[in-house]
Parts: sequence; C-alpha cells; structure tokens
Amino acid sequence: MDTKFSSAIHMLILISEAETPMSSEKIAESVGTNPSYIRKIAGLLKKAGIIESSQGRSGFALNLSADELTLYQIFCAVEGTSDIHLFDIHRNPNDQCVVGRHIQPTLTELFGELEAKALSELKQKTLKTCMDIMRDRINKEETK
Amino acid sequence: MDTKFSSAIHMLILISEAETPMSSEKIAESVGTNPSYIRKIAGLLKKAGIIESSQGRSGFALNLSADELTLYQIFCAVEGTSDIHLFDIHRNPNDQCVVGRHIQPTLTELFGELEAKALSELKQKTLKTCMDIMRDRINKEETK
DNA sequence: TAATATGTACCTGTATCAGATACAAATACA
DNA sequence: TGTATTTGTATCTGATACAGGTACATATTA
Repeated sequence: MDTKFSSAIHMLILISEAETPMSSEKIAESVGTNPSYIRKIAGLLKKAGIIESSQGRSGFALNLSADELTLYQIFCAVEGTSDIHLFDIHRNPNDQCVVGRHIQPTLTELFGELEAKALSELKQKTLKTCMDIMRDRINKEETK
Repeated sequence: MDTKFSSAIHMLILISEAETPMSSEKIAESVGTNPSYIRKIAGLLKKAGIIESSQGRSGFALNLSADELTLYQIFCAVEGTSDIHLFDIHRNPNDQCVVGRHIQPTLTELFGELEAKALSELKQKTLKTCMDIMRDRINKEETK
C-alpha cells in the first residue's frame, strides 16, 4: 500500500495553513507516522520544487500558492513518475501465442486511455480544491 | 502487484476465441502462469456468473457475448469489490488535530470522484473493445 | 476402472512499503 | 563559541499482499 500521496497532501495542508513553522516531528504527529518518513516525503517534494527547507532550520515552506499547486504535481513528485498505473499487467504472457504476444500492448493502450483521463483530472484539482472540501466538512461539523 | 484483472481479460479472450475447449493448463501456458492460478481466477469469474464450467469437464464457456461483457463486470468479479481504489490513504491520522480528523473523509470524497469516472469508463468498455484493439494490432503486425 | 480436468486448500518466496534507528550536516540560540 | 535542535539520508526490520506451486478431493469422460 502506497500512502505517500495522501501523506504528502496532508503534510502540505499543514504547511500551508500553519502560522508558525511545522517541524517534521509536529507534522508526523498529525499524519500519524514518524518524522523520518515525513522527511523522506519532504525530500521528494523539495526535489520537485514544491517546497523549500534547509538543514538545521525548522519547518518547510510552499514555493507555490495552494491554488497553483495541482494534485498532479504532488503525485508526480512523490511517485517519481507521471504514470498513474491504474491496473497492473501480468508479466510473462507467452510470445508463441497470438493473444499472449499482443495482450500487453493492447492492455497498455486500453488502460492508458483511462489513466490519461485520471491524470487530467488530477491536473485540474489543486491543493486549494482539497482544502476547500476540508473546510466545508469542518464547517458542517461545527454547526452540528 | 495485482494482475488478476489483466490475467482475467487475457483468459476470457482465449475462451471467447477458441474453437476447441481451453483447459486451465492451456490457458496458463498462454498467460504465463500456472493452472492453479487460472482456476482460482476462473472460480471468481464463475461466482460472478461470467463463465460456466464443471468439474471433470474440460474448458470454460462464456455466459455473455463479448460485447455484453463489460470490463467493469470483470473487474468487480476478480477484485471482489466495485471500488477501484486509485490511491491509498494513510491510516493513522491524529484525531486531536483538525486536519488529521478530516483528512480521510476529505480525500475519500476527492478521490471518489476520480474513481467514479474511471468506473464509468470501465462500464463503457467491453471484452469486445479489447478484442478489437488487439485485432487491429495483429493486422498491423501482419501487413508489416 | 483409469485417465483427465476442475475446485480448493495450503504453504512458500518475493516484492513493496512504512516503521524505526542512527548519524552526519547545518542552523539557531544562549 | 559551544550546545541543542532540526533537516537530510542511509539502512535495517516487520508486516502485508500476491503469484507460484503442490496436493488432493471431486466430477466427468471414455
């Protein structure tokens, strides 16, 4: 199970909302994991130019505003690929068989269409989209 | 890595195209796996009413025509769920924190929209869609 | 009755991922 | 200047998921 993407979104919301610097330890506490894991994800986000930080100095800073940062960028940063890979394809089909020889490219093409659509959805949604949904939920909770 | 879905599609194409009964052993040879695994998938497809078979009698038969059988049905049969589950969500966010308390439902809602679209795509594509793509590729290969 | 095939249970090997520890490098602050 | 703090990074471990594989009961065919 790969939860880097959801952890990264959680982390970025914290960074974006917090007024005082959030250390990897405080972030880990909210995400429910350990500081090392947070720093691992931070490294990926930093490499992609999404956040800024420096050794010894507490906290992380967003390089983009929340409505400029797409979920697509976050996804690519933490997964290290621009492929969503919706479904895995079995690895050893038999080349001696017509179906076996063509199944991989056929499914790659077919699944690729779906994946492209999912990617374009991710490009249209931003960190702000996410924060807005959350804010609505928080408001609903409060008015109960 | 879960390749039951792609293996199932491969298997169903073989069953659909073959003129003589395909045993689990022959199917396994083309898919590149072992007969037991094929029979495991066959069991799931059978339980979903997609194929028919009987103990001792060689081969499997489709209960629907290739253009009636959607990829959605195949997916649900082998995965045992109608959730596509595009992205995993981290498990232990901290309830004491506002963000931690709302991150899971927020992401479930957000990802759910993407997943619903992917599902509706799968509902529109059938086994025949898949076979058509493959046939095109085979034709191209032959005219080279 | 023998051979063959499906149905199913069970164990194993491998890959992946988060959890965790450790420590170097840089900064902040007294 | 020196100590505490924090990021950055490597490495190991534990848990989990999945396909590979064996075994055998059950049903059919000839």
